[in-house]
Amino acid sequence: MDRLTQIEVFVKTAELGSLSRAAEVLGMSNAAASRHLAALEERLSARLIERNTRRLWLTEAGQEFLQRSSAVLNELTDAEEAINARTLSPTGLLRVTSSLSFALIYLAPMLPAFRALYPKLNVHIAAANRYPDFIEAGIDVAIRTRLHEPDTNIIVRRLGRMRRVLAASPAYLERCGMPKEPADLTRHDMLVYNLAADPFSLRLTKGDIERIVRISGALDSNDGQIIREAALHGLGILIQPLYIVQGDIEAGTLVPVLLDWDLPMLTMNIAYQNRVQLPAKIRVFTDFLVNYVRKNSSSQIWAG
Amino acid sequence: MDRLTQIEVFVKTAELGSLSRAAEVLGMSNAAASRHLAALEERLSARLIERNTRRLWLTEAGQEFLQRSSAVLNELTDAEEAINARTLSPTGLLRVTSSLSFALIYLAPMLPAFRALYPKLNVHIAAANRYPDFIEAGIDVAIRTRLHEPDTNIIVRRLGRMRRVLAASPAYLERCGMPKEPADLTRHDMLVYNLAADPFSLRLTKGDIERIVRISGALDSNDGQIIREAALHGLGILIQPLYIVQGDIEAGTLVPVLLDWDLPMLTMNIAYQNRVQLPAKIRVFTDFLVNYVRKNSSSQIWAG
DNA sequence: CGGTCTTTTCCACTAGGCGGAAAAATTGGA
DNA sequence: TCCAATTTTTCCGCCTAGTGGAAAAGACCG
Repeated sequence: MDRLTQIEVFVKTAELGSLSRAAEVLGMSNAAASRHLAALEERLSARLIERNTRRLWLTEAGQEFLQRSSAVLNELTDAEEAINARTLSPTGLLRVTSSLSFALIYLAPMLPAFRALYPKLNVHIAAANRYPDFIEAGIDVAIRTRLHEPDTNIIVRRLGRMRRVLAASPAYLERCGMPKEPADLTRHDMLVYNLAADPFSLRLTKGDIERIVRISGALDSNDGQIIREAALHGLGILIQPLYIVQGDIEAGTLVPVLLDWDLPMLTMNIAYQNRVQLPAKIRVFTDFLVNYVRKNSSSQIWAG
Repeated sequence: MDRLTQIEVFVKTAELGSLSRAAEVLGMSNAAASRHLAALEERLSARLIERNTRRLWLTEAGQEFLQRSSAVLNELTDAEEAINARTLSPTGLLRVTSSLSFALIYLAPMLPAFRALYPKLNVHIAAANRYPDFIEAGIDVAIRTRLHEPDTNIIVRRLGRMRRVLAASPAYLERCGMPKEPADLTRHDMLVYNLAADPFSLRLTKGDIERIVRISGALDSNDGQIIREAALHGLGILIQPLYIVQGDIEAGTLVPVLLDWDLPMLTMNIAYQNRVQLPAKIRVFTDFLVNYVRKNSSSQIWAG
């Protein structure tokens, strides 16, 4: 027997002045209602409602318990509804990690619209370059180009594939010449993102032709913005996702090279912990991000 | 499944950091505890505790619900314990009705000691001469000389049998003479308590001799104190329970007559409503009164 | 890599709760 | 005063929900 049901029967009977009507409202038989009330009175060792077949009235103990237990029922209902509402309209804090570049170019511009939809949900973005220990770092969502190592507890969801580009400053190209073939890259200062898979081996294709070039890094870093800054200062030729440098290219401060050759795509993924009930905040954020990227993607930057 | 048990499992698990330990403390199997927690999470559509086989931690929803539901559990426990305590240490108001005489001579002197034992219980005494409608008048206990008419809802408990006495003022006796035989009473002014059974027919006995005398009432009333005041003013001979006039007799302001003749005893009863669980206040009051009368009874006034 | 420990799930069993109906009781109207 | 109507309580047979034990699954440490 559910103790809360016992109290509900008592409260409803006191309100309606009839066990039968309470039973009806609560969707149970008269017999069940009678038993629930009797069980409550036995548990409290007190008669809460004096009653005969014609009328009923609260005892003094019943009046006191009605006041206190009504309050308790209301508070519990509020608490349960509040928790339930969180599932439907998420609140609290969502901790996201991505590269600085992705944060600057995609997350930051996206957040105003996201926050307008979910004003009670705060988003904290940690710029980082490696997958975190989700639990230890308290991270809810990670956005990375690499795949997370196979893990039953982490779900990886593909965001999209991004094109990459080779580019250098005009000053560098004037000083060091424009590379005409992939093989020319071996004689150039290359700016390398060292967290990429096999970062010092470049594979370029043109139609059916494939060239694999081993490069040496005049500079390598785990941060795309550092790579970009180095390129802007004429330190060499960078290879990076187009989305990071498109603004520079449009501004003329970086010049793309070997444009007729294709570089391997970069797959961008969202990763989050596998949970029995995915918190609403993770669900709404990942759905929003996927939609945002889909809507704001040009075929220049994103492919399939 | 008891919903309160579900919450108790959740709260205890959060406190102890282990489902197994919560199960142990709450006296249930690990399987049962696991099911209770899962049922609560399903009911709220929210994960309250993230957990694996090594550790567990509260979600944000879980932290909020822990705070609120702990408070609710505490309040409910307080409420239930308060009601339970009432049964053991009664509080509130007890409504008693008795004759004015009985109230003045027995109840009022008794109350200080009773209240010392039960300081939280207030006693309200209504002087009245007839049995009330218990429910309508909100009366808990009635003390009366007459038997309540047979009623499954009213319990009648005997308090004791009281002696009665005939008495008049010295002035009246000097003026009208001292009655020597029961038959003499027909020529005297009698002061009659008209709520007695067959008040105008007196039955007196001396050993094996019985005399039945029909009297006429110079005055009759439903209040013993009025009868007593009339006697003190020389209006006639009264017949009343000895306890009412013993003080006057000892003071010499009333003189007993026909003392060698016995009058029928008066049975004093306590009546209260029959309830499935007798409220503690009725139980403690009636027990106290019975004991008080037993301890303060002289064989002059009370008999077996 | 295996052992230890915890959580979850499965399974067989049974205790408890159900609704319907009968019993008991109360009140009002004829 | 009696009977009908209505409510509360109790009984009974049925059924399912909840149980504990054990196995399965998983996590972490030595």
